[in-house]
Amino acid sequence: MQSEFVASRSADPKDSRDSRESRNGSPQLDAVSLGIIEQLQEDGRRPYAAIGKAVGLSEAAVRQRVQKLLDQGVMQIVAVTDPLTVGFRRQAMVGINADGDLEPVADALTAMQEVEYVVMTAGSFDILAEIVCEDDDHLLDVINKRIRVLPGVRSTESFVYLKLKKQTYMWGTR
Amino acid sequence: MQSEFVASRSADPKDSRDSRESRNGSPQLDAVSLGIIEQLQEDGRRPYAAIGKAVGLSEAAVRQRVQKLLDQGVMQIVAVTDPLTVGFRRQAMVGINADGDLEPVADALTAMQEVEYVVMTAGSFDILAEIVCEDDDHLLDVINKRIRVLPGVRSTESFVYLKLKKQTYMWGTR
DNA sequence: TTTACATTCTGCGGATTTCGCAGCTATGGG
DNA sequence: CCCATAGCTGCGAAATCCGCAGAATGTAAA
Repeated sequence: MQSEFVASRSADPKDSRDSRESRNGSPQLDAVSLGIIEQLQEDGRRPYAAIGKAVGLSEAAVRQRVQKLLDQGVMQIVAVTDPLTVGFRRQAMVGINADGDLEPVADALTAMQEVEYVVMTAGSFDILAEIVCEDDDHLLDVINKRIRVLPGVRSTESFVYLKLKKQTYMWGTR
Repeated sequence: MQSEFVASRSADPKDSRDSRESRNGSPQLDAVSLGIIEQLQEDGRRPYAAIGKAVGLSEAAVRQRVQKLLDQGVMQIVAVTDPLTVGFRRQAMVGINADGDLEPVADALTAMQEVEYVVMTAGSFDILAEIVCEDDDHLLDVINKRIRVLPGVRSTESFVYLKLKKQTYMWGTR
């Protein structure tokens, strides 16, 4: 339950006077930290010394920066897998429309373990949620018995995945 | 350009007689490998010895299994970041409808660096693509000048992200 | 300018981890 | 039965990680 990770972190008051920050509360990253992230996006286990050589820093400095990036929640180093290989054969994106405040709906979705991804959007859906399930029955159950019954939910539309073509984790590498 | 990673790998003929395989060509994972993945989902840099202790294997055996999982493409160990923090302020999911064969369209999307995620779906969209951009201009440019002009593309519908609520990488941890 | 303080970097040992390899065991053909 | 393969263990050498002390650097107040 630890590697759950949300883009807009709530600005923690006690570190809000920390470093340079942009107006949304996110710490500003310099070119060196960006370089470190880039290295770790290629290989999450790359040794600190090798990273240091690439970005022009000592091993210890890289280590400190990486630790800080992890502590701040800017970056995570994790294993990512192919869901199909790990036994989840049905995935779907679900578009949701709801009445009133969307936060409770989004929070309820977030609490479901089958839901990998929740985002509030502008457009003809209020919320998009990605669901990873073991089989059709499981998927049907989640959509009909758990999502469509949430208070406020007016309608849903499902897009069952037929073939995943691309999935990268290369932000910042451009 | 290396940590791009596609769920349904094309069955490479030369390793198709490898190990146990399910009918979609994916190697079957036993409980021990699942346990290793789970450990690395919590912390991608966890030492092999610690993982071994958790799953009941020697350090060397864990190392061999991890290497194999990486080689097979079942798993990747990478840094994942919050796009907002790294300077990408506009994200959107784009639903696409197209005529004829969808593969060329999906391939063209896959080739774009702004596109993080491409999936072919059943439902009222043929393809869903997630786009990560620096600003509104950039986003507009990608959608209008690069996606909507692709041969075969009939229509698109965009869902601009307002707030990302959840994003996990915990497949297999349930 | 000077002083005080906080941040970040470097260098360096000691502890830990990784790495490569040889040997052992179990399984499945031929 | 014998051979080949896959997977595990143990172990020593090399590399890496880790904590810490001291040196730069930057900032803010006096």
